[in-house]
Amino acid sequence: MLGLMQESEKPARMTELESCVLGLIAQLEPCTAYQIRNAFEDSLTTSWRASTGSIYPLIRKLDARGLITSVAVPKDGRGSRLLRLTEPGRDALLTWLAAQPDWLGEPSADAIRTRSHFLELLPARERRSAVVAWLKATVRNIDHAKEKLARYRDDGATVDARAHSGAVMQLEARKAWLETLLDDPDL
Amino acid sequence: MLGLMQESEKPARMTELESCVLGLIAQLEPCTAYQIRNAFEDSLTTSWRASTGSIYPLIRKLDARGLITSVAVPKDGRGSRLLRLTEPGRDALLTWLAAQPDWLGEPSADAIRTRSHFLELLPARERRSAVVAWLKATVRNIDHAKEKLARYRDDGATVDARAHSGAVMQLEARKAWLETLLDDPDL
DNA sequence: GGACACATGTAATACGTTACATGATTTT
DNA sequence: AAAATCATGTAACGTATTACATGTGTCC
Repeated sequence: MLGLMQESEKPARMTELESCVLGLIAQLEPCTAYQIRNAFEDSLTTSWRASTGSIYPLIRKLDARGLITSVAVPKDGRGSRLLRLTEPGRDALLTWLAAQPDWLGEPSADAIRTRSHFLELLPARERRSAVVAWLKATVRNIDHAKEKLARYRDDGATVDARAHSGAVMQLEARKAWLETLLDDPDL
Repeated sequence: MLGLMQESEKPARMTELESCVLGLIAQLEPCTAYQIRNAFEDSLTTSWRASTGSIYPLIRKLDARGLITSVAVPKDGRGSRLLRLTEPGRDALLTWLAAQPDWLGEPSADAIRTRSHFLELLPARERRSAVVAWLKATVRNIDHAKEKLARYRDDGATVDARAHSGAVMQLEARKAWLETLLDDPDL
């Protein structure tokens, strides 16, 4: 513990979104903020995205912290800037990837599971139809996710295919769970 | 469309947290804000909670909107207030429960799945150990969730048991998914 | 009387969303 | 020449987090 650590190595705490953006820059560099923004649109989870009002300030902050570089494209009148990771940026990214915060393995919040806590508050005859609606919405998303997954596999996009298969499995687990709810005659 | 709708029926948009608090009040009424706050501690998902800085202002807002009543307990020097749902509050809750927003069936964001997008950025020999660590964290949470589930079943807490079994199934899907990643010799 | 649970609240800070705003470049 | 896409940005607003602050009631 005898001070090899210098002032400048202070590890700024990173949010999930910041780290994720850093990761996308690592994969796409050199790239624009606009490309990063679009990369989020591919996500199956619309709540997990980067709106203009968050992405541009966030990228300026990463730049100010020295985690990325941002270089204006010479003859582009739109003010396009090419982003690249710096070494400290790469370090921060690897640190985040390897870290094991306490909460990492927790179940993730699920809007349908949240609602299931309150099923009893619905009139008895509406409960089953609510669960059926949740089931339908889940199946719709399974179909959609599987289509995307097949496309990724055709394109040889192994990494995206890996993550998407995780999403499909999560959805299939929700489907199976909702089916067990319907099996209960007390519902 | 010929105006049965009056000004006063304007349905204020409800956030997930507000609706969830309304649901908890419906189940626990009459209860204090403190009890609502504690009810969140039972959640397996620590990111889904209500801190003091959010719960008290939020409850005042529900009161101001007429969705709940809040009555001071006569001889309590702590300023305890008993909360109850009003009729408009119950309506808002049922509307929320029955609604089917577009995003409802989507996969939920998962911190481990997010990280999996960036596995390739780790040095080759560290990738498997990262996945193994994620697997261990997930198994730990499965054990924890199953214990809680068993306790709920013993207590006859059917509703909580239902939701918790959903969380267990989600975690088991993640475990199975991570195992398929390890099966891939290219990783 | 001490420890612990009960009970509510505020302030500083940061973060994210939506809507608005602007203009350049590329494609049809 | 129009339309679509590329590209960046700001302002108002709302919401959540953390840390701090305060005091009561109950049980041993």
